[in-house]
Amino acid sequence: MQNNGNGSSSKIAQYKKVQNDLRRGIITGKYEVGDFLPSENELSANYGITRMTVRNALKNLEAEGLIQCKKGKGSLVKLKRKSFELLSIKGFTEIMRLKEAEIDTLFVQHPISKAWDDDFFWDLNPTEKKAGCYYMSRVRMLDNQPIMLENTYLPNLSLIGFSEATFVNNSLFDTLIVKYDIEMTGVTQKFRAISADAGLANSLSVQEGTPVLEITRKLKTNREGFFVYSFAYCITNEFMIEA
Amino acid sequence: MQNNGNGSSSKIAQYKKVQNDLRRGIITGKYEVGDFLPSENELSANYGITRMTVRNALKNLEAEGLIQCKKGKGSLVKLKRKSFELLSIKGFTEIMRLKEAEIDTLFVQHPISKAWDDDFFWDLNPTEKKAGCYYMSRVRMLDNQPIMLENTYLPNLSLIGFSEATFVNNSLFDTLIVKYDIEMTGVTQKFRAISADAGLANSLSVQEGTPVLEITRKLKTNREGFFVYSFAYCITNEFMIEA
DNA sequence: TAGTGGTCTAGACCACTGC
DNA sequence: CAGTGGTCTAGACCACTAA
Repeated sequence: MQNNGNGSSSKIAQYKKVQNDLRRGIITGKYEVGDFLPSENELSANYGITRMTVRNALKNLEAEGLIQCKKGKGSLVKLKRKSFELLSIKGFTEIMRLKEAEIDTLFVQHPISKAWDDDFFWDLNPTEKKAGCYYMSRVRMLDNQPIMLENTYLPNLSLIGFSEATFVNNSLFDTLIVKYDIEMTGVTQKFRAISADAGLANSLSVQEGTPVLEITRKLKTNREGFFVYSFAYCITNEFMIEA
Repeated sequence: MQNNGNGSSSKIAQYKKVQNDLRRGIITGKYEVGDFLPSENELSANYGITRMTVRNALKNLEAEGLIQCKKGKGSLVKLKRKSFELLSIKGFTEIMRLKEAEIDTLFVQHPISKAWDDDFFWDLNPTEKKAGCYYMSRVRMLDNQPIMLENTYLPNLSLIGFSEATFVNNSLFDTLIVKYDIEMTGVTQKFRAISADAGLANSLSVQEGTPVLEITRKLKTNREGFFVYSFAYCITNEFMIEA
């Protein structure tokens, strides 16, 4: 065989097969972060294909963020992380930065099932609208000092037992992916600086009129039409929010 | 010549030249959104290179989001900017949203060459530090009302003629990519809500003490070790900032 | 020096689009 | 049908890395 132009036997492109095999290997831990994948020559020999075809697979994996190809060395396994899954609190000084680990989350309102507010900020599709939502309210504390109030809404769609669920790693996102296979894939976020009104001032233990950072987010998921909505209010006197 | 393995004559890869040419053509309007680029066969004939080499350029442009390759048709110009290339101003109402096009940019300080401030917010690498920087200050206006003050710093590295350069499309990012082949590839951004001090209040025509959204950004580029730094201050009474 | 990824050639057959 | 992009081959030389 001197040429098959793909599609001769298996219908699926050969580079795609290599790509899928390697991706599966990375995610399942066959290749760990910091490892190098087999070299292009090895792969082309193993699969009985040209180096160019192997390279097609590798360049795609690099674009996915799973590996980094290094000239003269090899293809390094990286395993990307999505940056928008959390609002990270950054202190102004190194000392404050070290305190990140001590941030604590406190439920003001455990998840409850309810109807959507009539004046809900985001436009809802009919399916979401009809389903109603789960609502929860949490405060992030640092040294017993509240620094962020976050109100979260999820459509009540196939979230069986959500309100009773124990949070995995004390994290909404970890819970959604582990218990419901719902993964965040993108975000639209809007920012404002506002003055704390009486209610907000009380929740965050600051004076009325203090400038507060408002972050309004709509998170896209791997489930079509399923979005997570979040409204966060942050005191940024001593911290910045990385988003 | 049956093979040159690149680098024989010009030192810059041929696919890179094609890629830069096409990108420049798209951004400057030679190829408009909705147009098709010349076919792979045309390009390979015009440049005197293989179709595989042309394809390398096209796949990269597709990854950049500038084109979409369609089997049986051609390479469609899309010109989708990276979302972090601009801080988008969103009105609270549909009417305000329509006004987006009327946003105007006004230079408070045209690009000047200077040394970095001693207390510059971000850590600078030695190369940046030694090179000094270009600094500029711009105000975004809507209906003659200032809504955002943005101070931008770029390291003075291989930016020949930058301060005299006319901005392409009145855009810093378009200028960098068209004139210097510098493309933004990522961003780290931090947010705060602060009170307007006297200077800021004056620049933005608001009362002292008004809540102002501060956005501090470090933009990564395709040039190793070359970052663009931006400090933006936004009035968010009537608008939100999407970032 | 041997091995790796980066670039490139000069062909080929395929699936898809539009006339 | 001709033209397009998608996939693939079997080579090649290069720059870089590490022993």
